[in-house]
Amino acid sequence: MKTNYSAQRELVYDVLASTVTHPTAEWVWERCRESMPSISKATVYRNLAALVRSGRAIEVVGTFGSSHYDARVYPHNHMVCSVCGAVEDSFPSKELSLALEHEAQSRGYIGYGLTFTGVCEKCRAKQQDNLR
Amino acid sequence: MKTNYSAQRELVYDVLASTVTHPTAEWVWERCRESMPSISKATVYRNLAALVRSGRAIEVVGTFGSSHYDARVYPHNHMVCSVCGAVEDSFPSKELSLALEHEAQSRGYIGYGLTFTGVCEKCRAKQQDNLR
DNA sequence: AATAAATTGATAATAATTACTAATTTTACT
DNA sequence: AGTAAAATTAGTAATTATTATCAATTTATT
Repeated sequence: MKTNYSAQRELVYDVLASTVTHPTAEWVWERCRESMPSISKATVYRNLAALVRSGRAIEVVGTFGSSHYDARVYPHNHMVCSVCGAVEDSFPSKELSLALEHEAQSRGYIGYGLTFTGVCEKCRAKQQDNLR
Repeated sequence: MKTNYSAQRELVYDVLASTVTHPTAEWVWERCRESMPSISKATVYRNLAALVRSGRAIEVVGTFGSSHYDARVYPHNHMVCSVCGAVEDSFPSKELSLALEHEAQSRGYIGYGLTFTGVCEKCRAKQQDNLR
């Protein structure tokens, strides 16, 4: 068999795969510690990097001060809320999908990351509240 | 008059505007020091942030370990070489431009950053060399 | 079971960025 | 021009994110 496995790596993956929040390494570490208090921060960093290398996770492109990860490795985009900084998935229209694919193909690129900025639902609601 | 000016800010802008390399703060600092040896690294960081805030520069979206800046603020994309890490401008086809604009508009987003990965000309040439 | 290879926890080291502060520069207002 | 207020600076300390190191443990390969 050729699977390199460790309980820590699978835990890191499970934590990442079970959230929709595009967390940082720090956040993943906190969650991992709930079920495996002894897990080291370095191990979380190492395994997030390993998951990205092996294609089981991606790093979200953006202008963050720290890396954000995502276990959904099928093609999709992201939206960063300019108010609270939250990262959400953003699923492209067929039209955009095709245009992106075509651009990458025709130029011999390997891949791409597309991140929108906007205001998330939660922050939009709060803005409404403030106007009342 | 309402322009807040400082020689340092203009120098930071000039250095950024006169390169095509999408540099880091560190790189900009080195270049600035050539003509103004006393300029502080903190000042470069502060002014790059100020330029972004005021719309005279943008921060390139990506998965870098440090921020990369660009004084070309009109809509265009980037390509990061997966071999050497160099960042290049990538100008979208009309088709892609429109699809991106439409997606942002129709969803009420504010903006976006699109970064491709690929292999730059220089590294492609080197790969050729290695095959001979 | 024995050995080699990979991974871990703990922590030191490094890199990037921000915070702080007294001094200087710039602006706004006489 | 003169001066007080506001903004900005250089220098450096502090903070944050990430990587490197290494002995100990776990897993894979005979």
